[in-house]
Amino acid sequence: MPELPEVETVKRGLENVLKGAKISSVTLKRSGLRVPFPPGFAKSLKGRTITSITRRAKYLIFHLDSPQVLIVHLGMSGRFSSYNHSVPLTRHDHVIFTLSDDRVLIYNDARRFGIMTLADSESITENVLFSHLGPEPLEKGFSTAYLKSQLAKRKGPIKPALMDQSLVVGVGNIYACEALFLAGIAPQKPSSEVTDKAGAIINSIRKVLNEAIESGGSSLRDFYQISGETGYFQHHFNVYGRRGKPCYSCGTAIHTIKQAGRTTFFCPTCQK
DNA sequence: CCTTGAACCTGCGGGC
DNA sequence: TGCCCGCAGGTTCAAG
Repeated sequence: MPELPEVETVKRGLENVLKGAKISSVTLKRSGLRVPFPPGFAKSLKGRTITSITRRAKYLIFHLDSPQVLIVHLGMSGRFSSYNHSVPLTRHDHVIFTLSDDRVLIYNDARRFGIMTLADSESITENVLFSHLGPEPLEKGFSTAYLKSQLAKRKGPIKPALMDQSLVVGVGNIYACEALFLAGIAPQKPSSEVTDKAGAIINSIRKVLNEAIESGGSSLRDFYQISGETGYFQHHFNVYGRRGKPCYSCGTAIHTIKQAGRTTFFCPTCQK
């Protein structure tokens, strides 16, 4: 499910529901997701109050009234749902947070590519999950000068480069395709040959991400939308998922190629 | 150093 | 209807 806009949407939904909430118990239905839960995981969270929720890259960070933070990555299929009281569990419900007012937060993840772990809040930037991450795309550190210099030293094509979380975080397969369409750049183009388009690439990335956040954020109402699903499915894409369909701009059929193991969607006429 | 491919795991849709 | 294959929004690790 999640690239930056979906994670941001989930973050906002969770913050509405969970800010100030006290965790009375955590139930684990298995020993881990992509990696095992750390020792004492449930016990460390029990009795803690959630003071705020932030996002770094595609990670959610739950700040607690303790020296540790809860770090969550949704992987491909992770989702949260909240309820006002306990509910019957369903397939792939792996972690159940019961709050002190009897509300329940459930983490469900069919593919279990997600991560849930604890880290010291003091040293979070040195955490192995975060230490290699590049700048946030919506912040000023993602500048034209920075992107230009990064692209200049790369030999591979531009599209996989945009998905590299050490270059810039939060951009996944969908928004890499969409941003390149908007910028009019062919995904196969070598990174080092599009350095003069760095400004346009940045603007395109920011535009597709911001529009997606707005589309998700505008539908934050009840617990279903905490998963970000509604926002995601409401959103319309120019190229992603549209193989063979006519380009909205020129009518040419959208093509696909495989790059670094992922399907790239693009318009061969509009993107040069 | 940089880049690609496979692996992790389950569900779903298309083709036969 | 049912089975098999390919594919899916991510990350990491091994290997070229």
